[in-house]
Amino acid sequence: MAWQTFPMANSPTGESVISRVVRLMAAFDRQVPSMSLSELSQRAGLPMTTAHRLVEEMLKHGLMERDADGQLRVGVRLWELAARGSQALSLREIALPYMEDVQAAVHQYTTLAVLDHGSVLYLERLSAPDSAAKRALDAAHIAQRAPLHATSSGLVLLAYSPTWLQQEVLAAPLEKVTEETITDPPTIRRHLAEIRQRGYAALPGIAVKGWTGIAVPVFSSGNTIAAALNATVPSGETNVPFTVPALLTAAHGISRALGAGAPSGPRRR
Amino acid sequence: MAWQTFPMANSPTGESVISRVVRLMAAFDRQVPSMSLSELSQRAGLPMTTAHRLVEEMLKHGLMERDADGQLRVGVRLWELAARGSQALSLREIALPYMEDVQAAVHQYTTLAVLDHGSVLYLERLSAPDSAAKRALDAAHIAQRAPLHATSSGLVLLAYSPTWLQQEVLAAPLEKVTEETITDPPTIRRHLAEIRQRGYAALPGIAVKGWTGIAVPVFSSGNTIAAALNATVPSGETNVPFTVPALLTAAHGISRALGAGAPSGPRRR
DNA sequence: CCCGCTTTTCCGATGATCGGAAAGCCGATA
DNA sequence: TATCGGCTTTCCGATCATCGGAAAAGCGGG
Repeated sequence: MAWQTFPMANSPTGESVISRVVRLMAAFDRQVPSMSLSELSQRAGLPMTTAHRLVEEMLKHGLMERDADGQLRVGVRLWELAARGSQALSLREIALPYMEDVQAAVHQYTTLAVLDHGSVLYLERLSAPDSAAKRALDAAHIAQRAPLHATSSGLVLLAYSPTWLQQEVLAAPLEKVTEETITDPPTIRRHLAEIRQRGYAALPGIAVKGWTGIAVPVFSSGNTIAAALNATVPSGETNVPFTVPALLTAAHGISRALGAGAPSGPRRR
Repeated sequence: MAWQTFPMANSPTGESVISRVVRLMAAFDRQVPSMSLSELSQRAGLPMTTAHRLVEEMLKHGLMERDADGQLRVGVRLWELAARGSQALSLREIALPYMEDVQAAVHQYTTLAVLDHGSVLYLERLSAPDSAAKRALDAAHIAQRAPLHATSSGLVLLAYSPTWLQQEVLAAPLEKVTEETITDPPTIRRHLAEIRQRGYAALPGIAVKGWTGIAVPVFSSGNTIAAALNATVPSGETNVPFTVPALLTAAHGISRALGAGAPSGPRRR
């Protein structure tokens, strides 16, 4: 999780090129997808000259691009490289049709997320047709992260993770995202047990006030947890019992497609 | 397009770290998503020691990962960085609901592609329920590239591109992907004109024998071409006239969502 | 025309990078 | 158990890419 933040400024020397490049790329996000060189150098904490040289090189390889205004953006080539190799993305590709099935049955936000480096990482999201939800649930964007303890997906992922990981997560300070966010480790443990027993999580308001996250586990070969499939519905309505079977069905389909069920998955490659 | 191939082997010195890193990442693809260090060093054309050092550093930043067997893969963190910033990906996100609409109407492979560095790059693909197509059309995978002249999407992208780009593409040698692939520049020019006039492309067998690609343009603000929306149907059937309006409707919706229509798009950011 | 801003070029010093050599490690084979 | 072969990791001296300050070159806007 070390690279999650921009900890130190530029060390005058003693830092690898790779970490500088990562800092440059991490300077971009959904809010600020393009910027000038000087802004980039500031946000990345690199001297102008260094930023200039590295950016120039990255442009040459398509890792960055200039848009019409000459502003810098992350290049498609980078996405191409990342998407071609990543297993998470092939998971997404397999899951997508099943997600559409869910979407067709329950007309709500549907997301697919994995556990990576101690947080929830959203791989895919299908949006509800109605736009009220659109505003409220803007948190769960694709390629966005969220804390494990404050999302239904996170709790499901945690519930089926090895004990050492659970302990590690619960030992760290837990942020209160909303009023309802559960931050008490023993209570969370109880919830995790309940999730494992029931096979799904349904928790009102822990991530977004007024909305209930419902999530179920997706397993891969070896029956290890691979992802969480989630739908988010307005709290208070009685659609939780309606949504859960839809998610379970889809999740089961995805798990089967991933080769779950076999006692220990076949070695890939 | 220089980075498209692995041209030269390792130059004993005089090559930037960035280009080495790109070579390492480019060594992975859909067929070989994970490999050992020694295999990686070979495929990337780097000395073992150098590969070892760089990989170690990349692992630290999450750009690569080790799977259960200790094999190396591309890390999700890389995808996260790429997806957060890339404009192409936000285009994908906007287009997805419309693609689902198309998918619901015509039950065929539906893809979204952009023109990048002289080739077609597929951003998204929704697969047809039937699995016959699945095998035949495995070419148009997500994050995969295809030549501009040998796909319906490519020809649409080319038709609405500036003339200098068309000339550049047509000047290069054009590969014959199938029997039907058109490789004669004047003929292609005629097709491009026809595409512009009709507003869509429908060409049988140029990419995959027995299948007809149908593609329409998607415009962004400033009415410049942003992407191509495509559906692929079995040749010979009479479903082309059925598919075209569905694609046009969806493409129009996406274009509107992207801010097309205004004479010159508002400056972003 | 001038001013403030961003971008680009220049260049000397320096330490990260390079990669050969060799040691470790591990599983397979005898 | 001993030997072998392949893969991985450590070590280390030479060197060259990298670093970043300084200054020049663009680029609007007033």
